[in-house]
Amino acid sequence: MSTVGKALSLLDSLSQMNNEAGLTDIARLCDLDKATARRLLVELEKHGFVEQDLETRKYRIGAAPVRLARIREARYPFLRIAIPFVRELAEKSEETVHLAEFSGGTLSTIHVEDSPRAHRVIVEIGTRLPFHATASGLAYLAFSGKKQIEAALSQPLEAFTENTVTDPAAVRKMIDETIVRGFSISSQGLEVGVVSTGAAILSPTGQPVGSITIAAPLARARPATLASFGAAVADTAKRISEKYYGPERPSGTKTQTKRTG
Amino acid sequence: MSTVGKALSLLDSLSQMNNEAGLTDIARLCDLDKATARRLLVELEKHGFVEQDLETRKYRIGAAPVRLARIREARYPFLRIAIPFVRELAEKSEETVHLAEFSGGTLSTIHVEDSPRAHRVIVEIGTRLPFHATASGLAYLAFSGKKQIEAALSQPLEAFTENTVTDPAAVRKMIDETIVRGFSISSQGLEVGVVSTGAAILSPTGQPVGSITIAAPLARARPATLASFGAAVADTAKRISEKYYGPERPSGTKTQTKRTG
DNA sequence: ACATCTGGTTCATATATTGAACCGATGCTT
DNA sequence: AAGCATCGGTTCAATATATGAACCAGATGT
Repeated sequence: MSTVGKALSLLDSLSQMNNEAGLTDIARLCDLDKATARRLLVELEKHGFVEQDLETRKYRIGAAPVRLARIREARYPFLRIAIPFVRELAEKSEETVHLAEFSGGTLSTIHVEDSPRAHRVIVEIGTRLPFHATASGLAYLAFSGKKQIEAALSQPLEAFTENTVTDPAAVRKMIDETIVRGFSISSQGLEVGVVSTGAAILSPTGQPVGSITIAAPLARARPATLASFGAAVADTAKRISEKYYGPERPSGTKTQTKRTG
Repeated sequence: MSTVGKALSLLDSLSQMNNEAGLTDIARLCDLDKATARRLLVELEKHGFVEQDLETRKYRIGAAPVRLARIREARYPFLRIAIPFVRELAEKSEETVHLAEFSGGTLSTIHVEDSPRAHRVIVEIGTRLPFHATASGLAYLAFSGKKQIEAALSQPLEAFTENTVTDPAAVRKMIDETIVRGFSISSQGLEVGVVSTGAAILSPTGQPVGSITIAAPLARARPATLASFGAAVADTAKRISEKYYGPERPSGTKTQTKRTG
């Protein structure tokens, strides 16, 4: 793997480590030598992508991504457009709703609106959403090309709970059902006691760019409720797409982007 | 320079190129071979840091930084805390106010609130703010260590306008005045017809982490106005710092970060 | 039809990356 | 308090990786 690949993977790992970690931990998690990890960290630090706390000597994500993100959002305001819809859906459903975006081969949460209820599902920003084990992932795959599905299902499917579907054929069936229904369902695929319904947000070319998902405690997930949630996420996903790619941003209407997953 | 350094510099350059550029332009601007630039871009793309438009073949900043930025903001909500103050100052002053953050050796704009007036200063998000030529930069330097000032003034100081102060001794004097006044003034240092007053946002250790600046058209920049703007930015900067590092986030109170400038 | 741009690729050469062993400091255990 | 196990960080010979001039093929403009 190229050095910059390692550096970017390191950054990615760091972002999933309680956002603060020591050199040894980082090296172990990224499967790098301590010396290598350090050189990469120093380099990333020079450019503001990581920061080191001088007291604890731990490393964390730096401020540089904030700048880049602001620049991107200024031109491709995915969050600005989508967040109001996520909020609306959270209010309407009274459950936690989260928004995910595909980038760098994985789907990750980029925004969460919490359920107003006391008993609710907590989703962390930055969480990776495995394709086979989450409603977000299934919805995403359902609208991806065959190649992408193939790629996602050809690697070993981790079991996160006892309910995680790890048989590729069974996952494929869930994807087919998602296509028919227009939304996906994942029951306790990633977390016990959580049922999610998700829908893909599509670009005008039909490529999925992300997903929106309602995550509810199992206790409240009655079939009729799930069906109404499903219809709501599917509708919301469509409205986000229309607003994001709509006439307000004609320049972006036809852009499509390479796949990297 | 290390390969990852080159990749990150490339990313940085790309962020300042109307956010969309072709391979040849990128290679030229980053002073890299076309082949090298391409390999770096491909690698960055794999991880979602850049995207290539399949129609135009141009490259732009990808979605990965958005994810990282969200993670950082969830823990270090600099923008969330600071933006309301920036907005308030923009309303009060009726001028364009921008917020900058130091990272990766440079100070860059991360948020802008426009003046409500028709004749106003436009500041782009992501703009680099040279230390010697901007109120933001001078304010930042004024509260930096001697080493940092030394480093900033030892390299050639570019003249952006006929008014840019490029004599290190003169800049040093401006810095001293800033310390006495509590805020900085830069008259047409970066852009003709623009006068700015800025103040540094300090961490509890006294280290500057960013700056807040009012940018006004020269026509409205009367001495008395500048003085009141100066007092206002200095006050606002202090309030941002207090809120950001205050009792609400005790864990961050004592953190300090290495300098990389 | 020609010239000159693109974006993208190749492969021998040169250069940057690697990692086991090492250091000094800190903290835990006996 | 002595010993042990960490930690973050460094060194340097061995090695894998990055580099770039020359090269396509296609698009655009003259």
